[in-house]
Amino acid sequence: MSKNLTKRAEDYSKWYNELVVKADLAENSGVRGCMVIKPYGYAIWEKMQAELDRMFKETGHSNAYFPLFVPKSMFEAEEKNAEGFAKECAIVTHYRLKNDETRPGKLMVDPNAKLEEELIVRPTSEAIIWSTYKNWVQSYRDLPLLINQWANVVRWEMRTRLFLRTAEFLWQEGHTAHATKAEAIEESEKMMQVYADFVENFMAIPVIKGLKTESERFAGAEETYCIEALMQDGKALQAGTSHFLGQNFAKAFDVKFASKEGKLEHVWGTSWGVSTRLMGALVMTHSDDNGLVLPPNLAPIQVVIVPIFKTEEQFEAIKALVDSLTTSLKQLSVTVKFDTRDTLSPGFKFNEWELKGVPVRIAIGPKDLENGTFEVARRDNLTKEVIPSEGAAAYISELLAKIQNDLFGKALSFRNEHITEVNSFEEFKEVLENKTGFISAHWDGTPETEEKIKDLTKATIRCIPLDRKLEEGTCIFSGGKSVGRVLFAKAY
RNA sequence: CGGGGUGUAGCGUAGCCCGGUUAUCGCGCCUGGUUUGGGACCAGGAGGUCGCAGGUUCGAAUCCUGCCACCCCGACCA
Repeated sequence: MSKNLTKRAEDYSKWYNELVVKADLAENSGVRGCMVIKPYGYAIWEKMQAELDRMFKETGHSNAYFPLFVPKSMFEAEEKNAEGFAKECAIVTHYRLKNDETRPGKLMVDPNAKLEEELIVRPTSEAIIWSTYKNWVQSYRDLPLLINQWANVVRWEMRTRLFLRTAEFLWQEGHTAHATKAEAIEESEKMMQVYADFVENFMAIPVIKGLKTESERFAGAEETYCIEALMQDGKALQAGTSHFLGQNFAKAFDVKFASKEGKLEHVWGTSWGVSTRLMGALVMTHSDDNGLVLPPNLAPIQVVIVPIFKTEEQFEAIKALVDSLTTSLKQLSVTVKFDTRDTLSPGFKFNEWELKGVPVRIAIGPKDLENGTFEVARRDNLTKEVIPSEGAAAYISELLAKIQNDLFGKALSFRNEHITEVNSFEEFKEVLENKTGFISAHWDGTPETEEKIKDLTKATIRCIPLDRKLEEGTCIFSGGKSVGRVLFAKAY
């Protein structure tokens, strides 16, 4: 196994493969870029889901579920959205197979079972959800409609990348309808904030909140809010988006309501989503050459206990200690794993749990039995210390909080060190090539300049930060007027 | 769809240019024994349509043709 892991996404996929997913499908399937999420990886996703779900409900949202298949006519109703996704849709055209007469034991598509209308496998659910909302909204009293869906979607990307851009992925998509423009904007900003809180506090990944430029905006949206994170290799990753849809979908699907004043008006919409891509962000933000590093809040196992023993008596003595420690830890809501496998050496287990990113490891052996101590090792900075067994549970619980905090701090310093202000295009190219990371620069606000910079450097405008200083400046590329700096980066 | 590369055991690979005994090595797996505070050691063992199909040849993992899949770069991408 590679010990010389660099920080590129392709290399991280080695860890993905070992630990979290298996990306290969059946041979000759022709389906590329799908992933099998293994139990350990799925446990992380479940933790993310639970926390997000709690936050959504706290902000007044309910879960619902809509169909996987979207009739083509429904899909094309919102033209910009349909056009934006048209090139990456999987399409169902038939509903039956039959025996292939020419090849015994093989099946073929039954040409007589052609669907009258093709079904699109949802790449996103705006179309089917808004066509449903039409029947759910009549009066201002039906608003706001605040709904979230946990689902899988399929996007037939020309090129896939494990976790970051898979053909099928799991996500949540919120779809809301409001009586006023202001309320819808407020909702999209609120959900961006929810995402930022979740990613920063729960995943320990610092993000920059901002607005997408017109060319990076979601197809069919009036405004796209985003949170952008920086990976260890200096590339940016869009971690979540929240869209203000204006009345585009309401008009396309004819969703109208009677206002208090008795006027018939189109509703205002938002949609927002985060996906399993966040798990990629997790790996690429915190992991190191020894494997995964999981923040305590997301670790399926927060503490692993490795016993070191030679005799049955020693094991029994250790077990008694561990049982008591485990009970105390569980009372503090710490998840503990006691690794009792007797066919593996302690050294092997140490490495294995490090590979899996368990935040805290406790070793208990004869020395500790004698001295009344535990050896406690931190995954994040690989330090070890010996602590008295008395009061250990409380100590470890605090240590977990500290690790969570330190991980965020470390990622934040890295991110901040990789935001560079530049004032010329020469400088821009130099920083992009050598230092990498975000580049804060003046831009004239035109899609043309953005496009040219992208063509020349592959860097895109990741976002217009919400908290940016408004200051007069000159565009680094065109020399035109600028009202403030935007963030450029090469992105995944 | 363009450019480049790869395909040999569960994983990673040698061999291919220059055809020739039983296809190499490591990890993992199984059995027995000794081990166990940072990936243990010894001995034995199982495991292969050499991506698929066809061709050349006395003989093909190796040469030729076609196909398939995957990876990287591009195009593409909330």
